[in-house]
Amino acid sequence: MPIILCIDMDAFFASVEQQANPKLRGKAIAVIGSGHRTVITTRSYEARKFGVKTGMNIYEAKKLCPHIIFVVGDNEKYTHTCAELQKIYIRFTPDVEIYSIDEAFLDVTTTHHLFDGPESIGYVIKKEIKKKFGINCTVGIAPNILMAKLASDLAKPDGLRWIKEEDAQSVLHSLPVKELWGIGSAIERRLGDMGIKTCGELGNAPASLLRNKFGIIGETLKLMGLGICRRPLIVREGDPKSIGHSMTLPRDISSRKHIEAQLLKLSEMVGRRARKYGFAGKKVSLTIRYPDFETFTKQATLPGYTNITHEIYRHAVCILDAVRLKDKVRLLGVSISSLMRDSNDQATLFDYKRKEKSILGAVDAVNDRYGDFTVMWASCLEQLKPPSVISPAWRPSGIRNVKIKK
DNA sequence: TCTGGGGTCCTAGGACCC
DNA sequence: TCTGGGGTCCTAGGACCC
Repeated sequence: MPIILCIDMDAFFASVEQQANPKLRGKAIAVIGSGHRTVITTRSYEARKFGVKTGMNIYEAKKLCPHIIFVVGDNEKYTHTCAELQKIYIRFTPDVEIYSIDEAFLDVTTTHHLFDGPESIGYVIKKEIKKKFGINCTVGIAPNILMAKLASDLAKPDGLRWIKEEDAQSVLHSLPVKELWGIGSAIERRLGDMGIKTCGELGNAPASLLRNKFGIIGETLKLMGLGICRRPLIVREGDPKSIGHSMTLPRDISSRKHIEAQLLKLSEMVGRRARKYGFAGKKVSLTIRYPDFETFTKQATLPGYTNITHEIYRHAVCILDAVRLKDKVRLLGVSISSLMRDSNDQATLFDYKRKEKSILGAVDAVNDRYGDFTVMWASCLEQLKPPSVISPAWRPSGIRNVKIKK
């Protein structure tokens, strides 16, 4: 029987900030992005007592908790800490999945006996993280990642819980289905319509009924209700499927010139990241959000692969041309997908010219050294710089380490 | 005084081809 | 008189995650 540990930092960004600035310790704080249209990314446990939630806008949070302190997130701090955490994990097993910036899975099936058992590993890791970074984490232990994650969710904060196989049924019996990793509000609602509210009921539901309602995931849902999960750890990160950036604008805009300038900026962010990690895409997508939050995405397939800023931009504008905007624009997004590796020996496959590539290389080098948008096209110069992006989806390294310097 | 940004996976319908 | 069937590619949108 496998033994999986789920290590989940408690209020990670907020804890890191409280550690970096002693004045914030013990206080209700929330980590946010920059700009007035930002939302709460993480809030300290002190702030949670007042009902402050992730995703809330700052005005709502302030209303619930008038003394809350907002801290603009600093992704460099978090990615650095995350990379350091990884060094601790691999001392106990080589099979580590860094699932997100604040969460990891460790498969200690074959190594736990070297360290006095899985619980002992959990306690050592907790102690070590507390000592080195001053932050708390919660450890879940179970035979698979679904249950390990559940164990850590149930033990939060600063806890450790081991759900053994024989205990799974009693834990799941009256647990709401929404608690399971992978069941969101839509599936919760649909299950509720069928009279299924708890994991116990889900596990007992006929597979045929679930298959009928949910198609291929029906069987998986039943297994989840039984605490069974066959997803293996993903130890080596695969190639990305898409690369994108989006931005809620400081103000809703309608002028074509402004929209295009933003699209150029986003295309540059996308192209630059793609070039940095050696990918090119065959599809370009444009996302638009109106002030009423209606959001849609349109995509176009290109004749060839590209990671050239101006080609991405040109296709984004092309898609825009086909849209009749019904209102001002609140958010714009550009992404590329259907990616392939852009290695030098494949260069002939790409429909761009060597000269253009070398110019972009020079621009990238300057921006890498002096910060994003040091060198930028004239039409962008009058525009605001993008807000500092803050997202728990970052990785400590690799393409998903989205670092946008201010 | 309003609601971020980074992703992945799945489904459904239409076009097109043989 | 009554409209194949399988496969691929493409687009849009929904659901979920941190």
